[in-house]
Amino acid sequence: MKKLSIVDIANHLNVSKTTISFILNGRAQEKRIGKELVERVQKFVDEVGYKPNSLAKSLRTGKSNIIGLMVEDISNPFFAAIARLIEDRAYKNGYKIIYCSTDNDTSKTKDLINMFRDRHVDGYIIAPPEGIEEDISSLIKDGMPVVLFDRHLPNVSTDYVEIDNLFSTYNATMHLVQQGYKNIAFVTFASHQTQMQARLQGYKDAIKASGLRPVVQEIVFDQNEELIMGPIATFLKKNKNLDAVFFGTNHVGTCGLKVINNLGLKVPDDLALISFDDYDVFKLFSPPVSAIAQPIEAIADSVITVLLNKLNTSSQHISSQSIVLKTDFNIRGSSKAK
Amino acid sequence: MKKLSIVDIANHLNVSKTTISFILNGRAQEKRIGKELVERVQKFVDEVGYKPNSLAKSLRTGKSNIIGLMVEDISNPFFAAIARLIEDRAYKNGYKIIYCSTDNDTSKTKDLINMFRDRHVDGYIIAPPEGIEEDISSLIKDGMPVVLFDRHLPNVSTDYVEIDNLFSTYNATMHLVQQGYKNIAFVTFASHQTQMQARLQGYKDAIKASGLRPVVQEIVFDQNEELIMGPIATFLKKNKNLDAVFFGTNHVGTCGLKVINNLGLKVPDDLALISFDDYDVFKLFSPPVSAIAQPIEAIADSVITVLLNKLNTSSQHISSQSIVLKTDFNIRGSSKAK
DNA sequence: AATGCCTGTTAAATCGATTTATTGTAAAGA
DNA sequence: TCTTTACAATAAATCGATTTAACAGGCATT
Repeated sequence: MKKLSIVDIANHLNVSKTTISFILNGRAQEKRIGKELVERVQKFVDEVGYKPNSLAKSLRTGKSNIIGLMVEDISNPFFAAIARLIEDRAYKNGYKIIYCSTDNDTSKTKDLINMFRDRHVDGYIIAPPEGIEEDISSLIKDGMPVVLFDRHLPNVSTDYVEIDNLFSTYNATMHLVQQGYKNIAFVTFASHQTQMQARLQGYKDAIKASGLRPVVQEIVFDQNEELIMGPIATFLKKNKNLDAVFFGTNHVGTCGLKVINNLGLKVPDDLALISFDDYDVFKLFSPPVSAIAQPIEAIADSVITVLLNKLNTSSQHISSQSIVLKTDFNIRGSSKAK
Repeated sequence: MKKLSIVDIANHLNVSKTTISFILNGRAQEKRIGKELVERVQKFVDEVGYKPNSLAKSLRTGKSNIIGLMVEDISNPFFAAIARLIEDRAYKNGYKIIYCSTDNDTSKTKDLINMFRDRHVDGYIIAPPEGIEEDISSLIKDGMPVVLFDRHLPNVSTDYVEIDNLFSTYNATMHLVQQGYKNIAFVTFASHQTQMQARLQGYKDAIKASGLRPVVQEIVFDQNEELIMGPIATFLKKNKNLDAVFFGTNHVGTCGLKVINNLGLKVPDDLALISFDDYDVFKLFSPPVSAIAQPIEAIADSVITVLLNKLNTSSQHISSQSIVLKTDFNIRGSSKAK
């Protein structure tokens, strides 16, 4: 029993496929097709469970009902959670998701964009790596709906959804200062991406405002955790005078905790801690680690809302929309007063 | 500048589109098309960067170069990691991935299978929920390559990749017994899935072989963590005589740790712990939690290898293949001798 | 009676590729 | 000279839908 096509239906009912198509697409009234015929077709279609071939449909209409989602790394819990929520929201609105991980690799990302384009995805949700400005611009120029998230591209005017990175780190750093910490380091991945720069700036601003000395350590990202932990360990060993460390991402934070465990440092007596992104590991560490929690649901909701908006309006008028969301600062034992 | 189609190319070069198609699909020699013409076409195609519309291609050929991947929940670190690796391997072999989360929801899964089918995916990788036997069988009957993983369906003969669940829990339980623990509980999600049943059985076998009394607590899964932690807390409070707990999945394990933290229990003095699945949270807990680590890379590799095999051979002969992989038992402080 | 206007339906074009069947030539063989 | 054969390339059918343009019949208008 192979799949039926619209022609099979048409033949079986002795009606033209045009009529079937009109009825199935809810244009029966508009096309004034007889009630009795509509019912007859409807009934038969239900009976045999006919579903139009969406490839053919996409080919003809140019729409695919698919959204392309590009995250940095789907195995990172932050992106996994976001992807999950976006997937849900998308399904509820009749869209499917094709996703992939960019690894922050520009050329891989270019390939992926081409693939999405080739597959006629209706819209793009992207956490963009550096150096991808041109490709994004060209997407937009060709009228494709694009929403960036987690970060944006300063020279490209697109819709994007972000959190208030600068204020988040500023605020959390100030908390450390108020608790009496004086030698506060910021450990993060080396990156020019907007969210990382903003986080760093928030830290620097707070340190400056407090008349302290900034200590920044940038780590080169690597798949291999050892190569992240190594530099962190070296850094901590060299700077014995530190009394607090602020980790700029959940990944650095997790690796940092492992290092601290290995070195046998006491938290917060030897070293106070704060990490960006909240996450089971931080809650369950002893003492639990203070962390900046991103409003994951709100991010996913905003992203989808903005994208659906663009998909549903011809959107010639709206130029671009940026949404900046607040974070929650969860204060825990790791940053208790000195 | 809209996209070029094969007709545009053909017109521009004054050649028929058939010829273009033959050349682009590497059938120039077979079709004895003149060298000089082949070069001319090749050059022009490269120049304008023409890429065939893959929708049209799929419509005609029935192939899509897309693999459908259905995990239980992409935000679960185990599935996220697997998905990530599968994605990588698939890309390297020219396949893209469409993924989605089943939530172990049978009717959602049915919908998703239909959607994949409708999109003409070339192959399926599925962590199947219960009750989906018929749909999987019908996929297979229609000649679709299907590989299950993490669990299998007893009454359906498919290829699948699993770990040795029974031995893993048996072995780890025995470890607890050898360390002198006498009242060992097994806390897990209520489920009839093969992997969960096998894990439970491994525990029971070990307990029986040691002449101890099994204590099993099944938790009903819920998205809301509170509703998982609640029953665990109740259970632990009721069974004060327990000296060790074995958590059947990473999710139960994480929730269990939170409960233990909340109750202020000392590990391993009040309670020894082991969890299925290894994971940062377990490594960083104090004391670090002993855990059964699944060989994630090997699983992903096996899944992809089996699937590619099925995709590349007409595979009339091979009936089905099942791969069972070994786990690693990482012993840590949480299960030190009594 | 010719014209226009509904009404209900459909034939045919289209989307952009692949694949089958066919054509036209030139050289080789009978 | 006439038929084969090999070679090069193409016209047309096909995949399964949507959409445009057309058509036939009935009624009202002028």
